[in-house]
Amino acid sequence: MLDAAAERLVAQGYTATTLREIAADIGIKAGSIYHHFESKEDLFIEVFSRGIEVMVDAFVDVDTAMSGCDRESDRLEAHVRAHFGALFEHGSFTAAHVTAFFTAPEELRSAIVPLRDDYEHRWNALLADVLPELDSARLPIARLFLFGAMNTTIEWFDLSGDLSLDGLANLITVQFLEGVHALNLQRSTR
Amino acid sequence: MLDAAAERLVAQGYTATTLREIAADIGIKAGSIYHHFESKEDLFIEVFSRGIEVMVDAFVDVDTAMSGCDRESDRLEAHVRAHFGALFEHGSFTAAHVTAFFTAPEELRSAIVPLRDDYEHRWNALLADVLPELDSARLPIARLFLFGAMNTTIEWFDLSGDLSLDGLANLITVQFLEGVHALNLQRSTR
DNA sequence: GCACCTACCTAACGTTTGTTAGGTTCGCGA
DNA sequence: TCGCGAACCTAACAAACGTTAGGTAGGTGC
Repeated sequence: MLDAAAERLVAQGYTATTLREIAADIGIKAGSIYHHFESKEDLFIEVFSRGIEVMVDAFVDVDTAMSGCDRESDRLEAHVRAHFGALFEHGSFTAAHVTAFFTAPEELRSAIVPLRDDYEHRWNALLADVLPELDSARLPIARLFLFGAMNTTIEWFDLSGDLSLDGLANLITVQFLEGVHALNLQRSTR
Repeated sequence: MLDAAAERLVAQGYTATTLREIAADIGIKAGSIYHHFESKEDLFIEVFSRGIEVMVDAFVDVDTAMSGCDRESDRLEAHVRAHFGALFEHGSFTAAHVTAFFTAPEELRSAIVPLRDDYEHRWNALLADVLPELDSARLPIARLFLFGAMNTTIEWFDLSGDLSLDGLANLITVQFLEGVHALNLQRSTR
């Protein structure tokens, strides 16, 4: 049922997704949803929360698996790959979050924001590790550029195409890393 | 009236934006909208189209203004700046397009896609000029990364903050350009 | 066998939505 | 002065929405 809700969210956004559709998808009636959730808002809070959970879990997994890695660029690439994994390989929760979060009413969003912040802080810490020379004021901006590039891949990336998720992760990591390096070079030689 | 519709689109998405709200914003009644447009879909087709028009106009302006420029990186940065201008400085049409396009019904989207394609082709041609060494298969991907990073700035960039649009455009251009250069280096020395 | 709980259903409620038909007001051109 | 069209209004329509009250089937524990 949460899966069905997430898939509808990806395809249609918050307001256009009706409880009757979700119910029909799993073979029950709309009223029955209220036995499991108090409201539409409640149901989608759960969906969005799981979307972040999937991302955070993937992040933590990489953190422990890569604890002994000394090449920082490999660490970053592994995290990017994990983020893509959450987006494309672990159900529709994360995809739903990324595409539909801003179509949800504000009351719902404010209940989710703390969880989002947690994930963003992890990334800030990671980038501060990988790019110690980067100005701390520029760090969130660099992260937002990276997130923008990564998250919009759901709108165009084709899992069954020539390029794999590994390849995609490598492309964007190298491009991002060297781009930021060049940025520092430009500033310090100015 | 189109302005009001665009602003509502940015704030609420397609389905959550009602004709009664738009009408109230400009001081008329909902039924009166049908004197100007045949349907809700028709109205928003116009809004989305103008969103692309603004972008294309800005692009063309830069193209003519920069025709005598031999530094390719300056040309790219000017185009990036123009894209940000369309997003933040020329009404809400482009912002509405970027944020709400995917929340619109498919019939509406398919009417707009040709216009989108036109804008994307211009960018592909530009990037092929600026980055002649870039693999033509990688070119659309690089463009999509760039678009992703640029377009998601509406979700976080603060016009009244420390960073100006000029500064933002410079940051992302340098980062993108050097990132792609590094990508080619990596591939050719492998 | 009885009580109870979970999971679902039916049937409706009040509200809001896009949309329409018919009427009013106002200004411009002949 | 007359006619006409543009711009707007009122009032309602059918459909769809989230939500609720009350009822039913089946399984579990005692």
